[in-house]
Amino acid sequence: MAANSPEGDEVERPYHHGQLREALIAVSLERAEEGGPEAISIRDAARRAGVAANAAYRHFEDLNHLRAEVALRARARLREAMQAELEARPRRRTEAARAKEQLSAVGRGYIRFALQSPNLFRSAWMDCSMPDTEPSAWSLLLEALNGCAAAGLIPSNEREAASAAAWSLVHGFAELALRGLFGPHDEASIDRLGSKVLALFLTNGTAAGPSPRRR
Amino acid sequence: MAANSPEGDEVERPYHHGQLREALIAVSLERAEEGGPEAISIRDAARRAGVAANAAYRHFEDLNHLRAEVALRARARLREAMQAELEARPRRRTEAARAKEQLSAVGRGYIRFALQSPNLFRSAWMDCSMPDTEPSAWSLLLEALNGCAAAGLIPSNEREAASAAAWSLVHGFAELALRGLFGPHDEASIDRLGSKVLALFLTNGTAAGPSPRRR
DNA sequence: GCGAAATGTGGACACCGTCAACATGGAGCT
DNA sequence: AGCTCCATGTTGACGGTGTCCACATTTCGC
Repeated sequence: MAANSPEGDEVERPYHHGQLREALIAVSLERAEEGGPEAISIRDAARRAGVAANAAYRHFEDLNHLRAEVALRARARLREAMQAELEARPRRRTEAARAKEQLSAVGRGYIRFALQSPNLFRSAWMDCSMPDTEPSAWSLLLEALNGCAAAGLIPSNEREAASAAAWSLVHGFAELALRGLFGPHDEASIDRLGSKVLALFLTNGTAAGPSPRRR
Repeated sequence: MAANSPEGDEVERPYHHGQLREALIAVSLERAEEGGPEAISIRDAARRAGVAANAAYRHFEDLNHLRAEVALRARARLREAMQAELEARPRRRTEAARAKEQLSAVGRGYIRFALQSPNLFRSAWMDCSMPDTEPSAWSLLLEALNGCAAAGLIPSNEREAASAAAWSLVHGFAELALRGLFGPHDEASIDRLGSKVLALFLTNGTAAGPSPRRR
């Protein structure tokens, strides 16, 4: 079997396979991207990796462990999308405005990713109960919230609730929009609605409400 | 086959079955309640209904149609839970306070149902793209929002955004809490966090923020 | 160099969704 | 009545899946 090198140079197909685990994950991620989380399959992944189905079991205890790993990668992609939005955000002068802009950018990134890569987004949150090891998508949100807190936009006694709220708002909006529950909107108008929702949260939700005792 | 009744009294198993469709749905709903949406299976449902697997295909085009129907029932249960919370809510004096209390009760009901019946909740929102026929869970939320709008708690030009926000907040919170993403809380403290989040939305989010500035 | 541990293979089993062909009984027409 | 038609239920089969087992091969530690 050594001789056959289909593409240009031989790709170092070593002894056993060498990178099977990563290959299986990568291939499954692609599959999830095309067909959603339920398209992930051990047999299919092994097939595409050019290996017998059961070889996968040397690297994953079972299908759920593969799925969990795929979910991890999907969440990493989510994070990248948010990061990108973060870097493209307009710069503000005051600390408060900057903090708001940061939070808003993070939320935008989250929502846009969900709408533009629905399959990946759904894959990112499939059942899997595997905690992220690297900094996750949420850490960007938490950073932004820290910024808001530092700028005095969030009363310290409501930190936890505010953070849960921001988190919930963004995630819930993404899920519901994805399912088309906000009615038949085109992409642009959903994006606008998302921005409005974020703005509403930012101007009223965290900013100076009637008057929390804080300065 | 008519004569032979193996178990005690004959259970009126008529000619064909008579209620197969409903039986399949009911049985699948139970299954979903125990094992989540992915536990639903045509063969299993048919088996439990005491009928050959393919009989189901006379009533459902395919598995997804069964699932959609189950999702419908799950959402009906959700609605019942919300309704119950609504009826148990404390009565307030002013219209504004009443409206807030109504919205809050609806949100509480939603979140509590998700936490107490996670499998049913997940089943309620599985992929299925089947619109509700009867008044859905959301209609309770919309009613509550109408109440808030009537009480002047929501500026009319932000109606749509406010409603999307309420919706998103509640749904997102339920999903994330279910996944344990708010950290290792016991049930009671999650419930408390949920109430805080709702309160935060109600006091700052919809209530008199400073007049929104158009740019 | 040799044995052990890691890795990949082949076959088998029990499920699953779904299709096609056949059986059965009730509803409705004459 | 008798008859047909159609909705419903049954049997059997096919290809797909996850997963277990026993076996083959390769690499690594000594």
